Amino acid sequence: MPHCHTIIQTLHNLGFRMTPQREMIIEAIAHAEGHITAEEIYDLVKERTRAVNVATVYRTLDLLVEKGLASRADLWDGRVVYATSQHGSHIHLVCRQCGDIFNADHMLVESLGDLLQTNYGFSADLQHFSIIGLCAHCRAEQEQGSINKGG
Amino acid sequence: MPHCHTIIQTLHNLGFRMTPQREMIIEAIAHAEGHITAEEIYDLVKERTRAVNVATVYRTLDLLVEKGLASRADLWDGRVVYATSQHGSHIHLVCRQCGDIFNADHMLVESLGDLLQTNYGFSADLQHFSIIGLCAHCRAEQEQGSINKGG
DNA sequence: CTCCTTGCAAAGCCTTTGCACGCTG
DNA sequence: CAGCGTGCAAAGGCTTTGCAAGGAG
Repeated sequence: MPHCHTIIQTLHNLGFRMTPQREMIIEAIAHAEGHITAEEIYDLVKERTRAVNVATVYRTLDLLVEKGLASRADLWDGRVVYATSQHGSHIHLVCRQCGDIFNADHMLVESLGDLLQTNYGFSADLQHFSIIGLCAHCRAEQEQGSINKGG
Repeated sequence: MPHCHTIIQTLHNLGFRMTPQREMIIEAIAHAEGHITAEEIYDLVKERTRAVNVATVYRTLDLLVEKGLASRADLWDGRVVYATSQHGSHIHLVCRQCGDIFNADHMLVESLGDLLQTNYGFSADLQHFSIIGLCAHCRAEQEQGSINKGG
């Protein structure tokens, strides 16, 4: 995946030094399917080397977010996830049952943004935000369960 | 406001004991305009009596949420706010500049819910959730500032 | 009288910070 | 060589927990 190279290059061009730690952290987040926690990144990097520290992960993530190369989203339960900006604007649909995260696409983001702007004059940051609920799968399971109980 | 009595009554009917602490905590959250932090509740109750502890506030809030009498929402910045269920479904619009919280009304909640259900089969819990962005006021200020800078 | 609730303080979780050393450029 | 970036460990904020005493029913 060449995407991480773009990020590394960009940081470099901004005058930041490129260390093995930063490279590996960037690769970890860039390779993630879209959202990943700080701890997951730390674990991924630790698999490759011992020369990394949680503090460095947090510092690098802060840097990426600050430079707009990644974004962070606070899930409803206190979890915080990161994603590279390549993934574009999307909304996290977080299932309260299985904990899975689904992405709602750009169209929805835009229509919601327009609605808020028109009705409330509110300029929403919808890059990465999350809605809690029940995914189709868990919803079906739950109904299945109540049918079994009921009958 | 008789609303708090309903909550107190409901808890009582569920077999929970009614203590002065619980009453005052419930009154505090019920009298809030819609969203209030655990700390704010604690402060409000402390104004009325010394006989209260943060732990009790947290325990009571957990109880209320568990019984569906109140709901909690995690704001984008780690803040957690509570509201009684009387306030109905609404969306918190949180301004990242001034930190203020605005409520978007029911109509918006429903249309968003329908959209997610139709397109993703996702049953969203939209009772109390939050969107970060810039309120009209801060947006105007920001533009004002850039105009002054620019000219 | 029973045992649910409380207060207290300590622990817990995740994240941030200060400092000296090491490495990038 | 200059100074940014790192590891380490301790601190930090908010929330939860264990335990004994107290109060509701």
